[in-house]
Amino acid sequence: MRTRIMHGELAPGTALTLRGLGKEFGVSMTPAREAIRRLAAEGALTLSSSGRVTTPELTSERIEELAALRALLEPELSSRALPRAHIALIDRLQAINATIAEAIAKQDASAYIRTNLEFHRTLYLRAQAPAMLAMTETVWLQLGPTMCALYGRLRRTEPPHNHRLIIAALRAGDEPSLRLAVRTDVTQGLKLLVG
Amino acid sequence: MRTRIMHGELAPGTALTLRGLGKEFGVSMTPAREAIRRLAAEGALTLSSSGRVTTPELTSERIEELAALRALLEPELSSRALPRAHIALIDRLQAINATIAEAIAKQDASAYIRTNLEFHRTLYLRAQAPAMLAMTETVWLQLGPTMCALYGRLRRTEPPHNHRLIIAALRAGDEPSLRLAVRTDVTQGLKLLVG
DNA sequence: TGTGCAGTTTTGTGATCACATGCGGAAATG
DNA sequence: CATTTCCGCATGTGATCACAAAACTGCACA
Repeated sequence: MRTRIMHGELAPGTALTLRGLGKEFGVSMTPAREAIRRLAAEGALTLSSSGRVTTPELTSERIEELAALRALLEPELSSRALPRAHIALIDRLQAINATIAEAIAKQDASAYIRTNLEFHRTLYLRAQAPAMLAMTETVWLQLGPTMCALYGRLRRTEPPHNHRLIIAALRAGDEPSLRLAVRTDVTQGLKLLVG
Repeated sequence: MRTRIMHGELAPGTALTLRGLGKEFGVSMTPAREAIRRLAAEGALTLSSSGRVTTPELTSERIEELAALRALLEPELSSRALPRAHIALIDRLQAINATIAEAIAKQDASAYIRTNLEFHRTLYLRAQAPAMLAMTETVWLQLGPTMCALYGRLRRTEPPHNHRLIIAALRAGDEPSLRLAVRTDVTQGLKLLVG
């Protein structure tokens, strides 16, 4: 439902109200509350004392920690996906990559983030590791609002170079390069944010 | 509230009912539902189609995946805790270790699991990495019921040898040994379960 | 003009209710 | 005796309400 909202189209620090969200989606307070609390349980929302709920404003240390988690999880996922990556998957990744280039050309931050995550998710789905993927998506969710805010600020122009490295490593079946490419893609993107 | 219940004193496959849980804890359906859904969001409970909720019965692959997650996250946490591990922490870990030995002697599976996790959590708290720790605890939560069931079956007699290795590595400030010890502690324990 | 206080409004929480759905048992039929 | 069907009940879902607490607004006073 509003996992969409969290995927990067909500500025950090935004205050959410149960009744407001309920009215926005045409439902009552109860389902809205439940959705909110689920997202809060995953760390995608911070509920302040007295239950007030906002999108989190992450500190630099928190961003670095989440980046470390991505750098830990995603190379592992890509490794597990590698033996199962056939040609159709690589083609699909390349198509997504083209869409990413479009989003960059249009300076559409939200579309960029969304498509970028789609690239990673498409690859990791092949890993057949649902728990690990779910955990990674939780990290993405937590980073969502700040990524939105920061990518909106800085004007990226470079095409997804790392993604091409990833595809090349997949083609070659080269696991170490793949892990390295994924790792640098993740850390480099987030280093821009915190720097 | 019933995070306690999940920490290893509920057999996998148990069916939970909202009204039952509400009556058990003296509250109405609404908070019970909310708690249930939060736990389900973390993967600690599976809600079947039509919302029926049970504790999950994990497949072997799922257990291996969760074990891989522990093997990925926990060495990292211990590494981060290492520079901050002063003598008081090590003493505390040793005290917890003694409690673990007691639990083993008494064949108290639930106490064993609880104290074992306390050992790890005490160490990882020093890592100052709340998101990573939260993620690790989510994994523990998902493993809770099956760990309960399987540890109840097999009669462990060996004292926590790996924990002593961990403490020794902490004392020596030896990071590679620490990572290895943590990793073997995690994987060995779970290899017993799935084997 | 800044600060403290009080009233009002907004917001979260928990309870209860009405409804839809799915599961279980019982009975009827082959 | 097995299988199928149907009815009833238990259960989850969403809505609404009453209450409490927190925040905001406006005003008065220093």
